[in-house]
Amino acid sequence: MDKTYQPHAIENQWYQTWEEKGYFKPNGEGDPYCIMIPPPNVTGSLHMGHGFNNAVMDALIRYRRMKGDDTLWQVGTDHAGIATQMVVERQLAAQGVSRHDLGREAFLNKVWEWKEQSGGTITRQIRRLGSSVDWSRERFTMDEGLSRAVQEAFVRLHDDGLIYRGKRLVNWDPKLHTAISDLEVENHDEKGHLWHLRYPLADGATTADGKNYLVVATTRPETMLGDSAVAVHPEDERYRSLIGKFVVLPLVNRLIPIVADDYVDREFGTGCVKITPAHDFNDYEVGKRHNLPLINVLDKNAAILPGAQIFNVDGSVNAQVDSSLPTQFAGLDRYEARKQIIAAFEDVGLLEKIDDHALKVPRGDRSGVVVEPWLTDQWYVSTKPLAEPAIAAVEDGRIEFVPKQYENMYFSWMRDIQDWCISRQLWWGHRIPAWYDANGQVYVGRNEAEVRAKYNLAADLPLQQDEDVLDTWFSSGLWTFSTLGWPEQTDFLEKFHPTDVLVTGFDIIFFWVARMIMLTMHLVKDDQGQAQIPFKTVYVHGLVRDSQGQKMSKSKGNVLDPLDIIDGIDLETLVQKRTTGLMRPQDASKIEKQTRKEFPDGIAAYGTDALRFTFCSLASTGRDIKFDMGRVEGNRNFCNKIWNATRYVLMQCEDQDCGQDGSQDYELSVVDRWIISKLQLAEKTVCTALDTYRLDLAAQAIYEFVWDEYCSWYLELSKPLLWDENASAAQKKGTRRTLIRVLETILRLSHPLMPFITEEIWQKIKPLAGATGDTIMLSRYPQADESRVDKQALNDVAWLQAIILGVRNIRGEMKIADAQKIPVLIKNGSADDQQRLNANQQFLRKLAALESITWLSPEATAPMSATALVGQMEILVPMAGLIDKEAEIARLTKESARLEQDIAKTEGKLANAAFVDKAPAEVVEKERNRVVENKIALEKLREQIEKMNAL
RNA sequence: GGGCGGUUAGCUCAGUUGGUAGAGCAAUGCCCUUACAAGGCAUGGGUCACAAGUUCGAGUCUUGUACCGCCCACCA
Repeated sequence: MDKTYQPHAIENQWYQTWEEKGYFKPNGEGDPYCIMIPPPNVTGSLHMGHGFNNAVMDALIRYRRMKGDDTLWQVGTDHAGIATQMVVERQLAAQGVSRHDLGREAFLNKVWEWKEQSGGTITRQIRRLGSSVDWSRERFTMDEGLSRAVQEAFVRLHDDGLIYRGKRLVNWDPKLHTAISDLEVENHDEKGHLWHLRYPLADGATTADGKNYLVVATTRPETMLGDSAVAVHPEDERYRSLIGKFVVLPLVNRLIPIVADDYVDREFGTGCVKITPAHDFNDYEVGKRHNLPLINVLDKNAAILPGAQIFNVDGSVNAQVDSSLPTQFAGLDRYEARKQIIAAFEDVGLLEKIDDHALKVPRGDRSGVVVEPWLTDQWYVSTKPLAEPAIAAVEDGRIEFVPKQYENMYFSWMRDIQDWCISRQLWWGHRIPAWYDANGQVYVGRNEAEVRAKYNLAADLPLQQDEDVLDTWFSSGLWTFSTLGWPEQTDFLEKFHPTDVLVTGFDIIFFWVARMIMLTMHLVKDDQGQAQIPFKTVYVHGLVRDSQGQKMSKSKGNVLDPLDIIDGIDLETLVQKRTTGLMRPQDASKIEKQTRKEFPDGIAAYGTDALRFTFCSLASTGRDIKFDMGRVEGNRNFCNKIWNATRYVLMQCEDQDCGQDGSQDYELSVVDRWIISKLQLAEKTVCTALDTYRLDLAAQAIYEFVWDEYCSWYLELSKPLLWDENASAAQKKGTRRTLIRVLETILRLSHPLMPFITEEIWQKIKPLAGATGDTIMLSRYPQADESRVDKQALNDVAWLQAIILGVRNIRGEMKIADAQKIPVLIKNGSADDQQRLNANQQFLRKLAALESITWLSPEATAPMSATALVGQMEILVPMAGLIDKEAEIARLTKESARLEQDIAKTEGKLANAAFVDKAPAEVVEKERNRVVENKIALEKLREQIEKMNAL
């Protein structure tokens, strides 16, 4: 074996073997256990969040597989409508071509081409991460089967009255020219202005304070072209008399009414609000209440009336909306129009003032531009009826969130859910299965033929399919069952649905989790016709952030590719990777500087297992992860530790009798029984942690057991046993057997978190450990056996350790090199101590590097020594030539100060009558013993200090 | 404006039902000891954000405050 662990030498080979042999597939035996991968964007590449997500899922699935469950980890990718279309459009734009130049069909061919070309990146990455997904069942949201499921779901929901087409205000993205759902709008605080505009009163009316105009305050002055009213609060004394009167809309010179509506907040601004029903969600509602005009200019059949939409698809001012509109603004971009409209107000003396104002600006999450409320026909899912059972499923515990607090987030959103706009004016996606006749009558069905039959349409009636596609999340929402073959009643659907756990970040609870629950419960029924849930548990993990706690994003230039941590990357390549393809190329120099500072030597190659173990150990619930490269390095070292422990074990066991034949002629020493006991405890901790989704605790328990107990203590303790010429063959065999079998168990215990190194080593040692089977992947997961916990051995070794630590402390403080063997005297020991000493001398000699151990009778006089205490027993290291008097006094003084402090504290507690009265007897007893023991120890230390001083 | 989470060693984080605070990294000192210098041994370092309360006893439970972060919401 190499002297250090070389992950690259083994990872690819093992993954290939596993995959070829079909180990990832369900084997048809045991209880079904299923996890659905959150499908990544087929044309994207995996980031750290995916790496984390995959590490968690693979740990869970490998754990359950080894426990004997019939596991299915369903893999696949998402077509990611907007994101993918944007990428391809950007590529075309670089060649000066727009999608409209190509036309729909040619454009879609381009996207498919890109999908084919790019799709391998993701799947290659998933393989490199070691994820044990069933590749034979890989799906894509736009493949034939899933498209059929989408169609089926749409038609059924429509026929059930849960999908409808409606004309209403939607969030319009003027850059992407499509509607988006509420969730795709991000509201950010931005600095803006509040413009105070004067609207002259008509018919000579005046305000209470004698002005002949009203002042409206607005953050969006350019929308005034579409104003159809001014609203005041019904009980606002300042304006009460004006309700029902009119103002003249400046620049447009149209009369608009003053209406009363308690939507208006009297305290804010001037208490007068301009109402633009076609361009603001609130105003839309006000407009409906007051029958204010509101007409969509895109609707060719509609009359052009005041209040119509004043913007075009791209947010420029609509020239044709209304012949009364001043023509000088036509065609201007909305922000240019704003400037000119303000200037025009100023020209006519109607601009009262401009205040600075902080406001929430709604931006499209993909395009980043300010979205425009816009009136169009769109398809909607009626969510209220779907939400009800979906809420109940979480309330009654059929679906459980881990950690629990996310249920509140889910409830609060679901209880106030708005209808979901599912149509998108894109080309890449599932085309909506709806057809129109020349009169705009809509027919929904699985295909044109079905539509004609279903609605009794003449064969020659011209029908036109809806141009729009569905929101990507509509198909994602079917993921748990569409991938299993729905709408067919397949065996897989029968067996694996509902799935067991969904592992995901909190950022997509609304986008994905909530919608999956709603859609699944409506569309999928069990044998009794009851609604099926998509999954029993939702394990919600945090976001992976950079070392500064910043969200990772391409534009910040702080993204890390998990593969670069696995394979390593040099600085120049990393800089190049981070600075190419930026949305804002001007950020490049800043990103370069920052990257060079954070990774002056690039990133070392740490291997998959180190990365995965790090993800797991950072996976505590309910908080984000600040990714720390130091942890990866530490865990790479941990892999190396296991590797080298194996080298040692093999040196001891190879070509030796380790009981691999199952023979019983071996003896277990106290340390053998000790490590076996500790192993049971570790197994229990790890299993409990995995069962409760505490991968961090599982990782910690494994780390501590392997490094601190197995390596630091047991391997060292095994040396005096195996190297003892007087030890019997049975004893040596017992130790070799324990060495190799505990190691083999460690590998199985760690496999879900570190699949590669454990398989590699397991294959090397399995014959010696008497293990069988072709792969560790399918071997049995260790299970704690309480009957193998040997209390006596635990106590004996704790005693040993205390002595060794005492001597080492003297050694360390006195700077005695380990190479120098020292004599030790033992005084004041009990009969038990003496017996233990006799039985365990060899261990003490080796681990404390002792030259001799001498048992002193209580009467014997000892030479001047440095002292360590183990209970009543004194461990003495004679000072002659080794130890400096002052240093020893200092050491003893430090120790006694510590004891004094402890005694004072404990005595204070015991002096409190209330404590003695009310605390449980055993707690009081413990404190009493503590004082007694510490006092004896302190007394000894003081005597020792006195003796030193007398020298 | 509501709701949630966080605040523990220089850094990143654990801390189970209240019983004297732990790990990794970093630091310091000594060691190339025959598994491992990606290592060994030892050491230092924390009024658990602040305040009050409950309790014999609070990092842990209650209330409030501060700061940080997130989610939701119609204040033009």
